[in-house]
Amino acid sequence: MTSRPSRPRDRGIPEATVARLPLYLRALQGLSERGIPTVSSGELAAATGVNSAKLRKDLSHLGSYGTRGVGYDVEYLIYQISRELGLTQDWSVAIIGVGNLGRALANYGGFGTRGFRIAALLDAAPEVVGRRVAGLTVRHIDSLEDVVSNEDVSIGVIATPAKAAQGVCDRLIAVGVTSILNFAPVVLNVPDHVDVRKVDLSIELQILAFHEQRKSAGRQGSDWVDVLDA
Amino acid sequence: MTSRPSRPRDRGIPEATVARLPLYLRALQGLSERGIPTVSSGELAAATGVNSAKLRKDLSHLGSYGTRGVGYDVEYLIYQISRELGLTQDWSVAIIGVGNLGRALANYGGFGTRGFRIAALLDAAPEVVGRRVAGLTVRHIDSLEDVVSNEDVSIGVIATPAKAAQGVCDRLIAVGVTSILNFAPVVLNVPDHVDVRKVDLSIELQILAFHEQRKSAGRQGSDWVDVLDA
DNA sequence: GAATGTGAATGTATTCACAGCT
DNA sequence: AGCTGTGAATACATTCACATTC
Repeated sequence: MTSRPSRPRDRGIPEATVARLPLYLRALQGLSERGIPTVSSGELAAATGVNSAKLRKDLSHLGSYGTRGVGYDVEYLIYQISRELGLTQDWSVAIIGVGNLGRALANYGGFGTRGFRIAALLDAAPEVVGRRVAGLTVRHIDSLEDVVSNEDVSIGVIATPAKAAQGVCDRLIAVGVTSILNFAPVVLNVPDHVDVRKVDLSIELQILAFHEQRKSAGRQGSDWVDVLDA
Repeated sequence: MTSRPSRPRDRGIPEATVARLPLYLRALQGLSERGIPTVSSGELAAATGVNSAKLRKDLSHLGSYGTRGVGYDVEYLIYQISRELGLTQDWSVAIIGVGNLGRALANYGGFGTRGFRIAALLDAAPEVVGRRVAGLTVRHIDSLEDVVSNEDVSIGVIATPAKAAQGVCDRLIAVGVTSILNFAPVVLNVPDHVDVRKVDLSIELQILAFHEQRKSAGRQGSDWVDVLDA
């Protein structure tokens, strides 16, 4: 359908592709720093650990930015991916919860590869509020609504204890935040128009444990379980 | 194939299922604490934000542990999922890199829901080595090989700067570690038998930015890009 | 009646393999 | 000759819908 001739790209990039674009971007930035002008799908695939056909298909969703027989222009591709990811503008981020993790996040210097700026740090604990962390003064959680409006925060990072997370999440959504990165080990309840991504240490460890167990259980590998069940 | 009558489960649980089991487990533990004895797929699905048919299919990969017309026994299911994930044994974890993030990880009290124990903290910086963090004395990275052997470490957590990550990774693998959780923003090169999972703040933010951009660009939504390209 | 477990249908992602451009 | 871009084939994952069991 829609056989319009110069239709450079399709809206609706597959989610799996979106998740890999930042990876390509980082690798390309490395190449750029080393002054390398062009790269083939094979090389970029090797640098990012993906299959080269997959990489080409991913890039083809953005448009036709390669040159057959040559490869991709590094700078041009950096620009195109950055634009697609929305990194040509700056996004303001608020970090809620300034415990160990919140501090670690705030101090994570190369905050993304630019494109993001920490607009505020918020916490509820009196002994933390007012402290300076990563060049910012920690503000009280009660000013969340003000901060989001005034600083035009579009991404909220939740680094609170599990119990506080849903409440913070609700408040963020109520003031119009629609993108949330959640480090608290809870499933957040949000309306459809809100995107939540979660980072969960214990889930990652458990997935690793699953595979580790498989590896160590290589011996007879099938029936000891039946015994337990019997 | 293999129509053996009482074959309780199939080895080879889909990866997508494995990634959700920890979620179910956490929700079940919550129910357990509240003294709730049984749960239906619908209830558990609601608590974890998944579709109930998906949940049932996931659980069916472990075996047939539900009761039609009733639901699942909470305690029994906790046990079965724990066992499947390998949480009935304890796994020793070494954290390499004791900067802000490493400290945050070390202090993350509920380290998983048990099943994991931090066996060692390692760092290269003289000003960190010897310090006590989260009840452990930080050891020098040179003792990595000793620590892994003596403490029987099976999971390595890399929380070093990007430059150091591949080197640390290689050393872990050389002493037999086959499960790695990587927080450094680099693609680690590892042999096939090693599992790596990565947690990458800037990738998560970029994925959110992509969707955020889509949401804010709702107006004409198709052709302004062509103008730029022309 | 209520809820599981699962074939069948659908949707999404990866990989192959090669036509087409430079 | 080399490498992209992409249909076709395959693999994986989700969802539907219902027969089966308690």
